[in-house]
Amino acid sequence: MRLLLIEDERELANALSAALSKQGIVTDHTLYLADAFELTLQNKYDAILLDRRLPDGEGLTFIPKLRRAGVDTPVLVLTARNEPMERVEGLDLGADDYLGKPFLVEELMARVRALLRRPPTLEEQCIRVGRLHIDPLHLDVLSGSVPLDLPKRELLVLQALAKRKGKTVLRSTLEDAVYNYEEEIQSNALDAHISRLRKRLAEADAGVTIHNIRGVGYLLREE
Amino acid sequence: MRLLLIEDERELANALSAALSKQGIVTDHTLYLADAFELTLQNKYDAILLDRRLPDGEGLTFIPKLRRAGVDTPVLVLTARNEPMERVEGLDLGADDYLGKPFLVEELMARVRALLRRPPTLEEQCIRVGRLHIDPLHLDVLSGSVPLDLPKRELLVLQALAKRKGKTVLRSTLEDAVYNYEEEIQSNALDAHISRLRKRLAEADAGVTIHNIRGVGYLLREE
DNA sequence: CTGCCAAGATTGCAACAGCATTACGGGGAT
DNA sequence: ATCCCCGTAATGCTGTTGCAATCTTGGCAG
Repeated sequence: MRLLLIEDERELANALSAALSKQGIVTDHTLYLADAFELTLQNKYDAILLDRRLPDGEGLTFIPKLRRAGVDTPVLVLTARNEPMERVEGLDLGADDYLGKPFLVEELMARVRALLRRPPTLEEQCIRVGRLHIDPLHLDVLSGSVPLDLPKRELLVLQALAKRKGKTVLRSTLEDAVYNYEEEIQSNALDAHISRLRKRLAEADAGVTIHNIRGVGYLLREE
Repeated sequence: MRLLLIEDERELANALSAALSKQGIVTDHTLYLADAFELTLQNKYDAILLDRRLPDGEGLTFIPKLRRAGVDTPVLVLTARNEPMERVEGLDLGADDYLGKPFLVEELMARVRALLRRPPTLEEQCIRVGRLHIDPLHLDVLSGSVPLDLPKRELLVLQALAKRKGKTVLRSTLEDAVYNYEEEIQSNALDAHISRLRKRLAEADAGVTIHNIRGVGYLLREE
């Protein structure tokens, strides 16, 4: 569980981080909206705790910006500006909850828990070829319902082929998919991977075949 | 938009219904939890507004009953019982929000709108793998019916793995789950945690194994 | 039809990066 | 004062992977 805390009172921030840490929650802390934005793009937070008065602006402006960037992490506004109409303002700008300072850590925790019970739904897309189910985001491959534990390189090859199933993938494209710029290969390493992958797919009865097109590349086909 | 209002003060209920009606919101109203339960089964509400002190009991008891019946409708508790710890109690019983009386109708509306923006589905609060029961929100881990108390970091690792049981979790994802960006690690601390966690899981006969995928990450499997 | 050659397939092997385990000690909590 | 957590580092281990040697296949020309 990981939160982003955007708060300019250092003492409060430290106290909160400590309290949350005891509850098994990892907290990143920043004072600046600009930093916060970068952090949300780099990490995946379960929720965001947001102060309003910040050195580089009104915290509430952060929420629409976040939403426009396609981030739908729950946001809990945490502020001394706690008049009813200020709360309305915050909520209508997209906040999911609004808690006035001072507050009990227990209440904060309970409200965070309430938010976490309704996590943003992300549908994980899954490529299907033959009996294979491939989750490219998470590097998982099932054959039927049996998990295949593929080594990294073979996995990358299979992924690259599956992403364009039925269509030819250039040899050079495959190489790019498996090796980054620093790792150059001076041999038939790719062929070796293809071969080993073929064997594994056959053993696992995956219902797919890797075809070769001379001088061009490879393609993945259902049997 | 259709709400269920469970409230015993008639004047308040009428005033609210009228106000909501002006916003184009249809409101069903009842005083009794028993009636409310029937109504939720017969109709599909967008949200439920719930008082605590009701003629036939404590309103909060209604929420677990609802959830057990498989109803995920957001619940907003609306009550004069507005001490912080009372709010915690309500939220932890499954309420999605908690608003003390007296309140502005505008704020109620804003909070309802906020609820409606969230996903209508609730997440399982308990993850089960092998003989393990993990409640990530309350830091409980049971192996069978024996409580395991794991050190914080090991718990975080286990949580991260269990949340995606059977699927690969990238090493970097695990690191993110355990350390914030200030706590950088310069060693194999994560490996050490994995190793200790494995030992503990084996001793506790947890019925799960932590697998490694070289160069990629780890995953949790039932035995 | 046949022969030749280049591209691909396969596989053993050795090297090494990545992992597992464990002991140690500092530091925080009880 | 004691206990335990946890980061560190040393040690040993192992699976993956790049390489190369060898065999197979396919395409093309004569």
